[in-house]
Amino acid sequence: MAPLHLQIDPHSGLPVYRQLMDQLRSYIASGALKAGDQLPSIRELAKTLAVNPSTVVKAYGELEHLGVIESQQGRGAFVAERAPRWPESHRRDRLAALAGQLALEAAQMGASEDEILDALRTAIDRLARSPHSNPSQPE
Amino acid sequence: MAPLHLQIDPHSGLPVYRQLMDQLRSYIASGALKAGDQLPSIRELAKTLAVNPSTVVKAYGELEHLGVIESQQGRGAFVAERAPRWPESHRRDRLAALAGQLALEAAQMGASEDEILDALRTAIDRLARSPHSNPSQPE
Amino acid sequence: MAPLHLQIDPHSGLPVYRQLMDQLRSYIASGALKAGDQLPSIRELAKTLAVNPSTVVKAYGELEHLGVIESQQGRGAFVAERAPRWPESHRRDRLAALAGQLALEAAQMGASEDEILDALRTAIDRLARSPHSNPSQPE
Amino acid sequence: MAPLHLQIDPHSGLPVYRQLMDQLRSYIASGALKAGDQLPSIRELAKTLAVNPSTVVKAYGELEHLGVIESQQGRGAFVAERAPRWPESHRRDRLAALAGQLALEAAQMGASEDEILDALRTAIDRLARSPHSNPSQPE
DNA sequence: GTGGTCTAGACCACA
DNA sequence: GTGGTCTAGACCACC
Repeated sequence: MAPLHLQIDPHSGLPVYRQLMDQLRSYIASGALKAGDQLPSIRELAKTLAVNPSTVVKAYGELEHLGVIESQQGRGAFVAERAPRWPESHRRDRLAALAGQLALEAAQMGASEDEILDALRTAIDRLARSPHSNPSQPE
Repeated sequence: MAPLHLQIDPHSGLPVYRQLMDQLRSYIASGALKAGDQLPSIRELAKTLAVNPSTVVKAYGELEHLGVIESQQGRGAFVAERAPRWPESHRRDRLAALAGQLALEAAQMGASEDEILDALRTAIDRLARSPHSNPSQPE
Repeated sequence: MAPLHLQIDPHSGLPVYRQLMDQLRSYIASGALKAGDQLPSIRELAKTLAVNPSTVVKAYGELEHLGVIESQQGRGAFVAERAPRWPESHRRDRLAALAGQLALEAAQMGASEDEILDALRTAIDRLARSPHSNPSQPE
Repeated sequence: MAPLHLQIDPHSGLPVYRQLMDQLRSYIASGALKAGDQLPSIRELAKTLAVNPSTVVKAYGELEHLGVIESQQGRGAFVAERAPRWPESHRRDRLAALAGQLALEAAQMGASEDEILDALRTAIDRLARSPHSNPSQPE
């Protein structure tokens, strides 16, 4: 298992458990963590990140609800074998919602369409390569 | 002043004040609300939307903090004369953060790069035409 | 809002948050709690049940994940407007699993088919009438 | 001794020792395993199922506690001669509890009374015929 | 007032 | 060792 360079920023305003979720999902999305891989134990992760174990428990629990990971009593937590199959409609809605949010803020900032699209292409590229960045500040 | 077809959805999970902010910013970004235009009064808006007046106060306050609107004691709130000049660095960061969030979720949903870019183009187009929609559900 | 005669048994072996969930779902299933009804506040419920607020938070959170209730910042928790629509396949699977568990234990106890079916009919009747019982001890 | 087609599913959410217990009880309830029959040794079972031996120890221990099997030092484990006599009251309680759980979940899924009873009849039939299935997923 | 997050601990169940 | 639950507090965000 790779070292998983996770890091949380307590001042970001985003809940810590959310930052954890985002970074782990990012690792999985990029392929750095593959189906069946074991995740760091709750206690270990809590210690290295200097957060409370309950916070990690919450992050893992939410990821399990999303179908991204699976926890097994006494064994550990693992990346789920099959990525959850979102209904096509839900996927389009969610995509449209996030894209709308991006478009709105960008327009408010006076960004051009090209500038926005470039930012997105960059983000997609970065995700495929260096999954341990922390891209989430949608709040 | 345009009729401002605002509407809030208490079930969306997004804070009400945030929905209000997003829609007003959307109107301004699209040009439907222009510099100097007067916004509805807090009491009036609270009544028509059936929300708590303090919620409107918070939304207006945040927008003023962002430099998007200006409140004048006893006269009301107005769209700011000059769109706030975001520092270039902050603008790029914010854009990258939102784009990263979109890219991450899309990747986990199994969406292709083209699919994501299409969603964004659609969102930009829609924003330019019907600014009073409510595209924001990033949570 | 009805008084909601909830009660938890710390010695039942079932997690407290699970007992809470079951009883609330039971109230909702029986119609004693209807769509849109407000649930007791987390703090209030925690006090009357003499459990930690976090435990109630967990119960409410799980119910929200199930789509049974909806929580709104600063307003409270409410019974969801639309009961979640389970996919037909999932519903059959879940029903078969629970029925199998019941059949297995009953067979082991030497219960006759009629005896088992009677128990089930009784349970269905009881559920429709007095929703504040505590039927859950599947562990 | 019959081949005992046991199989455990680490993803089911049910404790492994519980799955083992359920399947063995199922074999006994159906008559495939009769009083006095010898069970597989702990080491052998652990190896074929690829589980931790202590897990099998726990399953056998619980079954012995229930009076379903009997372990004899150095000789192995055997199906108990006399099926344990459950007190009538305990039996009714347990049956009612399981039936209540089934009724509750079914009601919330919108299943009709007939649908629930059909599921139960099917489960009873299936149990009588192919006892080595794994019907238990009450979690 | 409401729910949401987090900490610092404890004990239990499972492999 | 692992994850799961619970307590007794705290502070924040929202209405």
